[in-house]
Amino acid sequence: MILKNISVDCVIFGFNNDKLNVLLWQAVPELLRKFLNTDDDYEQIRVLFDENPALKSDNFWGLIGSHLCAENDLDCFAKKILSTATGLDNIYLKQVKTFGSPDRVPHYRVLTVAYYALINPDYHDLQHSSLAKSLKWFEIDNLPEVIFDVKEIINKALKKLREEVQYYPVGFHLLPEKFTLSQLQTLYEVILNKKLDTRNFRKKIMKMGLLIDTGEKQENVAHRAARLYSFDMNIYNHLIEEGLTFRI
Amino acid sequence: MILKNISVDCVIFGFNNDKLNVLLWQAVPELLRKFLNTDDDYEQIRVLFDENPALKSDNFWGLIGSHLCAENDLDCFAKKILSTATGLDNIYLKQVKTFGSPDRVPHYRVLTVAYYALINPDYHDLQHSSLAKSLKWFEIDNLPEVIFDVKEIINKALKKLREEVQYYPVGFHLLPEKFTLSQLQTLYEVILNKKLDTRNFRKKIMKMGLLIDTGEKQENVAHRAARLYSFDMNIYNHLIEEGLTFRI
DNA sequence: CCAAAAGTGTTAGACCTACACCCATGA
DNA sequence: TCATGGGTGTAGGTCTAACACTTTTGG
Repeated sequence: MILKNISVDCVIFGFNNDKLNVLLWQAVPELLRKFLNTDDDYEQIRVLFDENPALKSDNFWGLIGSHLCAENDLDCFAKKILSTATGLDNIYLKQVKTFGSPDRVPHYRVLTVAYYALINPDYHDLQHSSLAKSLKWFEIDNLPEVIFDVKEIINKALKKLREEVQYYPVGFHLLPEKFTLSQLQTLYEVILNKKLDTRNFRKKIMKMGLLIDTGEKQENVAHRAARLYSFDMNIYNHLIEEGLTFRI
Repeated sequence: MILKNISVDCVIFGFNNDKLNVLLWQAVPELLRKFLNTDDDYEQIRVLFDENPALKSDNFWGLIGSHLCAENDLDCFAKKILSTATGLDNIYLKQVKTFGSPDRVPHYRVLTVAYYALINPDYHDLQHSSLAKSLKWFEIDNLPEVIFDVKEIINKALKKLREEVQYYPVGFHLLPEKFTLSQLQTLYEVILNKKLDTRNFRKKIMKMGLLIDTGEKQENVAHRAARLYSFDMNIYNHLIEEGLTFRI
């Protein structure tokens, strides 16, 4: 059984072409079926779609999400949505907020529990996703027409990301396994929407002690090749435990 | 109509006798009625209580809250709970998180949207509350037996309070209108659960420019009388707008 | 005059910001 | 050899942490 009054939506951020992107889709019941457990669930979803014509528009995009199945844990259901959408497990995922204005969705009352997730779209090819055909990346400051209060939800998630990224080294989730310091700096600049001083940025990052020099370098670049670093998950987990020690 | 799958609970913090306290109650349907809109709502609540014997125990305490009425905005409903419980409007109130394990409440599935609030119990006499007889303050590290996952919710709210208090001058909401710097320091020490250096604390606080010297002093104290300060709401609102400028 | 809390400054070290040039690479 | 981005150090100012004594008040 699905809970008609509760949906779970994921704001999936990606870092692509030096831009911060959000993954959206145009939901149809057949695809939502992949999040659900039973044929009954699917039947309920179809009824909801019939009740709410806004969901059927071709011109509006929405967050990837679904009504919650009664037997699923909230966090696990968000993970399930995410792994179904991206084909990836173990993605950084965090609850943002629950949205609950009475008129945010027409025709029936629904609260949306919003999560945000960070992935690297270059590294993780979404063609493997079973939803691939309905998914699309959009630049954060060039969003399409969206349904309901999706823009508000994205803005809130972005605000939360901006806060988190300053105190927790969260941004690493958006990069490939091996990356250059310039990529990392650009990522921070894009998320925070401001220029950072290269020398100071490097000092701060190196002081954290989170980076492992892989010994490798970029290849085939028309300039001095940059070192490639990877990211020490053990030290990261320690830092997360201890909390706010770090500030960009 | 009430939404059977959604409840809204408030973790109400108070600062009393130099301790951080939480306001709990033992809910009964007749009192919950005050949060609700219609007799039908009340009837539904009574059914839920009958279905769930845990709610009727005399030995367990719970957070002040209720199932959400379908026609009410989520934030407004939390405010309504709070003002009914305390008799006070314009209280600092913030969403913490939504709790959604499937087994957190026996017999039926319910997600709880938790809020936290800060009030000053010396200053605001809860005897005026229409729930007064069922309410009780408990010290944060001396909680009674609580129902369901209330302890987890309180801990999460406390963690959030600890984070917020370091970057936003939120703690002021817990003090009377006029207070001494020692009271403020004790409040921070209690919330953060660590000693602070008096001279450094005073420097930081004064640098914020949030305090107005009322010109008054304590009276009838067996030691040098301390100055009484009040708290400049205008500057506070500016600081909140601009965000993270301040760190204890 | 005693007990109890209020109130106050300085110093050393850490950290932050601002800033400009040489290096390595492929085309 | 040129264009491009990679990579580095320092100085001045600000912020932080650690620390001890005098003042005021009521009993």
